[in-house]
Parts: sequence; C-alpha cells; structure tokens
Amino acid sequence: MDIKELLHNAIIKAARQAIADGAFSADELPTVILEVPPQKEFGDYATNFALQAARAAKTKPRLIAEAIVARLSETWLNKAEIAGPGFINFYLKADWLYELLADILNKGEKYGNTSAGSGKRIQVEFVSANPTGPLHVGHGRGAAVGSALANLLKAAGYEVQSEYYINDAGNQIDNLAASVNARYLELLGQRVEFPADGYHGRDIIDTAQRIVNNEGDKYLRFSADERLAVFKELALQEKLEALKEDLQAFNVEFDVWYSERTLHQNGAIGETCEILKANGNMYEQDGALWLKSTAYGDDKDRVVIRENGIPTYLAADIAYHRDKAERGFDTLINIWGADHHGYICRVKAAMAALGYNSEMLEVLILQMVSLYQNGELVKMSKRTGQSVTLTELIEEVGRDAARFFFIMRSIDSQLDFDLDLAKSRSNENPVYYIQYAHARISSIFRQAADAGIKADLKSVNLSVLESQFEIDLIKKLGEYPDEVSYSAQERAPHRIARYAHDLASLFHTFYNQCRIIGVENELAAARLALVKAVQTTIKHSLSILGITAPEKM
RNA sequence: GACUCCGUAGCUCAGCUGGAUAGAGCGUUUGACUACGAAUCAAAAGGUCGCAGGUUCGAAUCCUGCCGGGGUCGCCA
Repeated sequence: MDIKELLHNAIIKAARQAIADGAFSADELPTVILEVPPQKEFGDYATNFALQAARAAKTKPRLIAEAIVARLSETWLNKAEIAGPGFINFYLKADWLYELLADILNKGEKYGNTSAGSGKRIQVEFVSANPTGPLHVGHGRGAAVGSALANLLKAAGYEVQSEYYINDAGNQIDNLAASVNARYLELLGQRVEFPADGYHGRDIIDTAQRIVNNEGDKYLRFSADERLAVFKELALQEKLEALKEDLQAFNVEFDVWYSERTLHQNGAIGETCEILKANGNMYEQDGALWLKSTAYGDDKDRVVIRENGIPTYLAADIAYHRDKAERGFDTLINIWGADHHGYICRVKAAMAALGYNSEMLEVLILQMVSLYQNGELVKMSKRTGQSVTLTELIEEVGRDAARFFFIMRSIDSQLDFDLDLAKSRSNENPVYYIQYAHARISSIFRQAADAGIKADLKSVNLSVLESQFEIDLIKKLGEYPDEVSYSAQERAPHRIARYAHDLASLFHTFYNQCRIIGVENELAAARLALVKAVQTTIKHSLSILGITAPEKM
C-alpha cells in the first residue's frame, strides 16, 4: 500500500473516531486531498481536510485538526502538526523514502503505469485532416498532442484505441480530383482554367506529374468525367499514403483508419436518418432534411440531407458517431482545431437525438498554431500552397523537438511557433535538457562499469541517501504515478512534459552536488540505484510524449 | 451580436478539483570545468496574476460585469 493510501486511511479513521468521541459533528466527511506542501518545513505531506470539514461542521478548523491529530498513532508517522488556518502537516519516518525508492526500482520500467483508468475503454480520434494535401503545422500539434494523450491514457490504465477519420467523400475530394486534372492537362500543354476551389499546392503538380510519367497522355482520350473519376482514386490513394508516412515519421500511429466514404456506401447514413425520422428528431423543410438539434441545446437546426439529395458533412458525421458509440467505448475523445469549436454542439445534439448519452463524447479543442518567420506571421493556407508542412518542420527542428514544443503547452493556449528560433538549432530547447539527463545517467553507468563498480540495484542499502539533493529526487520520483493519473484525468499531456523537465532539473542539481564514481562503495551503489530510478522514470515520461530517450547525444 | 479560448516577470508560458511566501524556461547580471558529459550547476535582479465588484476563514484559481487579443457562427468540410 502506498503512503498516500496509508495517510488517507489514517485520517479517515481518526476523523471517525473524533466524531464518535463527540469532538465535532459531521454527516459526511470531505474528500481527503493530500498534497506535497509548498515548503519543506511543512512536512512530507499536508492536507486541508480539517479546513474542508469545518465548513460542514460549522466549527473552527483548528479544533477539528486538533481532534484528528490527537487520534493519530501510526507507527510510520513521525509527527503531525497543525499549521496556518488548520492544515495538518505530516512528517514521516525517514524509512518511507527508501521503501518508496525500492518500490520504484522493483517496478522498473513499469513504474508510472497506474490503474486510474481501471481498464475503461476510451477512443481518441485526432488529426483526421482532409486527404487533399500534406499535413501542415497545425495538424502537427493535433498529431503530437493526440498521440501523447493516447499514450498517457494507456499509462493510466485505460484501454485505448486511436483513430483517424478519413474525409474521403464530399466536395473537397472532387476539388482534389479537379485540381489534379487541371495540372495534368497543363503538363500536357493544354491551357486550362484552374478550378476556383482547387488546391494550389506543389504536391498536386507532383501527383499530376507522376500520372504523366507512369501513364502518359492516355487520360486525354477519356471523357472529362471518366478522367476525374480515375484521378480522384489515384490522388486519394496517394494522399492517404503520404499522410500515413508523414505521421509515422512523426511517431504517430493509428489503430484504425476509418473511411467516411464507407458510411455513404454501406447505407449507414440512410439508416441513421431513418432512426432520426422515426423518433421525431428529423423533419423535411425547403426540400431538405433537417436535424432537430435545437431540441438538444443547439442554436439552430441543421441540414442533414441537402435539397439536391446529397448528404452534408454532418450527415456522415452523425452516422460516424453512431458507429463509434455502438463500438462499446466508455468515452469518445475527439481532438479538434479551434475552428471547429462551433461544431461540438450539433454533434452532441445528434448523439442525444439518437438516444446516446452525449456525455460520453468529449471534444478537446486545440487552439491554433501560428508560424512566425522574420518576426512576421506566416499565413497558412492549403489553397495558396504557402503553408509550411509538418515534414518540413521536422526536417528543420527534429522530430523530438517538434513533438515536445507542440505538447509542452496547454491545449487551451495558442501556440506561437517561431521558425527562426526553431531553425536556429540552438540548445535552448527544453527537450535536450531532459534527454541530456537521461544520456548522462547512461554515461554514469558506462563509467561505473569501466571502474568496476558493481551493484545489485535491488538489494543495496538505500538509507545512506541522506542529502537534501537525494531526498528531493526521491520525493519527486514518488509523485510520478499521481502525475500520470491526474494528467490523464485532465487530458493534459503537457503536464508530463513539465514533470519530466522538473525531474531532469532535480537530477542535474544532484549530479553537480553528489559524486557517484569515487565515493565509498555502499554510497556509490545507493546512488546508482537512485539514478537508475530517475532514468527509467524519465524514459517512461518521454515515451508518453513520444520522444526518444537517448543513451548518448 | 452570440458562443468559445487567452490575458500571470522584459519575452514565451506553467499553476486554476479555492489554501501556507505566485513558479519555470529564455533574456539580463555575477560566479563554478586538474573529478562521473559545462547541452550542466549556483546566485541575483525582475510581479497592481488585464480592470472592477461578489462569494469565502482564505481567490491567480469560483461567480458577474467591463476592457484587450485569437477563433467560429454555410444546404463547405
């Protein structure tokens, strides 16, 4: 049982006893929140339990705190003190830290995996960019954050599935085909007007060029419609392959690639509409079919089947979310860009209209990424083809650094990405700081081996680790599982980036203060054990972030 | 106009399930390599937490209003 659990139980037990003794009264005890105090003088752990209980009990907080403290008699507890308005500060016997460290070493690379998710099934859908061109920097943020969140949830004990929704139906795909067609004709010397909503990217010309290279001018003999149909498939396939490659290169993997088109082809959209018609949530007006989303909190009703009979994007999305809901997940997480924020309400309304609990759908809104170059905003636009692609960004700043920068900030904050700074390849990058701690520890073990220092890390005497630097490190290590659980619960992978940085910082401080090689054997062995625990914890956190943990740099 | 995100150190941002003296990186200033990797460390300076009310024993954190910035409001996706 870990120390927080022990403390938790001890507090509850003492509080119940105090109530039984008539020290104070309470119908219900507040949640026990244990924190590592802001200052070391305040002990190893602290709780505001008495302050919380005072509200319900209508008693002075300090009286409750005194009643609880007087009834604590746990042997592992050195002392408990009342401080400030009524905090209870716990001072533990020194052994607990060594037991904690031994436990970390024992768990090894599994340290940091928790059971907070208790096996609940959760699906994370992210990126889902249109397959009409290369991913740009904004998609990069979604890809990095989404994959890190999936990793984080797994570490916290959820059963996670990641999914990419391929928008391979709709106008944008026709525009893609028309754009390739125009480029194809151009390359073959014909004068054509480029489609108004066409894609101007370089990659479209490349696609057209490949068609010319492989099959020459044979498509000139096709009718325009036939040619477009062929180009649509060719382009789609090519774009999709490119997306998969780019994402893989960014260390982003999807368990499922889900095609929107299948929803159109297998009748899922029609079925879904029938359900909504049958339960009175869909009606006809002006020749179109509407979802009565206002009945579920939306501002206005939404068209699902257009006047021309073609389903809207929403139609497919409703069918898609119905499908996801039917797949048995406890929670569905969608990660969308801030520009899709207004869309949340109607999708949730649709789920409610279909009879699902719309609470199961969590939409995380990722604020936009702005690129800066020469101090000026770089506009990103697929239409003009001026965007900086994710691949270009990775080439310039490196995969690990790019991922870290995308993840390190809260998703609620806009991200200003300074290309010049990123290109400068300077060592101001926090990811190097963390990786360096890991590499340094690897180096220590190489040096220790050379020096003939051998230690069975699971049976060393850890109690010789007495300096403040060592104690601070062990305490920080001890916080990790809680950090994983809380970050997962908050869907906040950026917290892991921060934790890793903090841990690395404490390690670097320790390293500059405490030698490992050259001190007496027992201490050297204990310090090796400590840095081993630091190393596996850093590696665990970096793996959540999808970043490598190098042995050398 | 409606909805939403942001506003905290010179800059970029954490902290927000209400708690003790508001933190980090960069930048600035000053120190530390004859010892495990100086991609490091130590120290200093730097704050009306946008403004004003409210709730509370206690507010950067919760509520209301206002100001400033981003985003979205389509039978596009």
